[in-house]
Amino acid sequence: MSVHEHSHERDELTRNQGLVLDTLDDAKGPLSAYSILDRLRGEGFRAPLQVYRALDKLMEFGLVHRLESLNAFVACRQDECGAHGTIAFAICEKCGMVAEFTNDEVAHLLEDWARSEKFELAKTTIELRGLCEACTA
Amino acid sequence: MSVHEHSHERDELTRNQGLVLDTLDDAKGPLSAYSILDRLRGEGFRAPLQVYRALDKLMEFGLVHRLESLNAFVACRQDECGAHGTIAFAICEKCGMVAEFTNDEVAHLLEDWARSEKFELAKTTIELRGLCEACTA
DNA sequence: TGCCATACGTTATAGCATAACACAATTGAT
DNA sequence: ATCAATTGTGTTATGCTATAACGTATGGCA
Ligand SMILES: [Zn+2]
Ligand SMILES: [Zn+2]
Ligand SMILES: [Zn+2]
Ligand SMILES: [Zn+2]
Repeated sequence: MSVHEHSHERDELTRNQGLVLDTLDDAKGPLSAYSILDRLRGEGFRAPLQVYRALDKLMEFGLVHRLESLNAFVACRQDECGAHGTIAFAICEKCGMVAEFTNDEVAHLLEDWARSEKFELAKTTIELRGLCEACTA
Repeated sequence: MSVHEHSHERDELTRNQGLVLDTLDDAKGPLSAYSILDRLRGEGFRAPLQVYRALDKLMEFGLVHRLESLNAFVACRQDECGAHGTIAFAICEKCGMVAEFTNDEVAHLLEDWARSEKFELAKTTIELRGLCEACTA
């Protein structure tokens, strides 16, 4: 169990949601929906939809994030994640490590751009690809 | 033909690359690889790889960008796109419009973060989802 | 001419995501 | 307690996205 000071506590989740979240919590890096499925076959999972439906809810609750550039998912590793509208990820292309961080200044600059263009901003995706410190050495 | 003050001129491209770029230039919004394929069947395209290989080169030349959150591709609509390492996109979820823009301040803030974490940054993805001005009215 | 690098064509396969239907469990009135 | 509405579930089938692995063709250049 990792830090989840989110609105939804662990025991408000359904069985499937809990299993999927546990799987992501236990994983060192991001997992695809299908690899989550494979890890949960022992628990009775049979079909991708069981995973996708749980993931949809977990993302809605802010407990899980989707990495667009990877078609994969990670458990949220941050407190107060929801307090900042915009989250960013750094993804190591060698070892798969993912760092989640926020930068309010970046968020504000993008919000300013949106305001100036009258673009009604719903969601912001920021993903940095590269090599983590361990992998550059 | 749109503005392409890039290193690779239109006539340095191979036939397949040219056809794919023309298709993206003509499109109003982003296109998936498969919809590009469908539009080029009349030109003799038969297989996804013909499209993906052309797209890979066009992205390498900076003439085309991939929208990660859409699994789709757009022709670059900016001069001097390559001069700024980091490009951002705003994508209207209703009409599909895509605006490409740069913001050096945002780019620098993210580079600063990477430097402070000793993360060797290779590529930055910034995608804003929401509603364009026309679609909010 | 022979070599190398790049592009191309084709078939097959792998990986990601959702539609549609039926059924069960939960909630929250009346 | 009963009913209706909502939410979660299981299952099958399907569609969309991307690449592997093979062979061939072409063009520049020693
Ligand atoms: Zn988070
Ligand atoms: Zn690494
Ligand atoms: Zn561009
Ligand atoms: Zn719009």
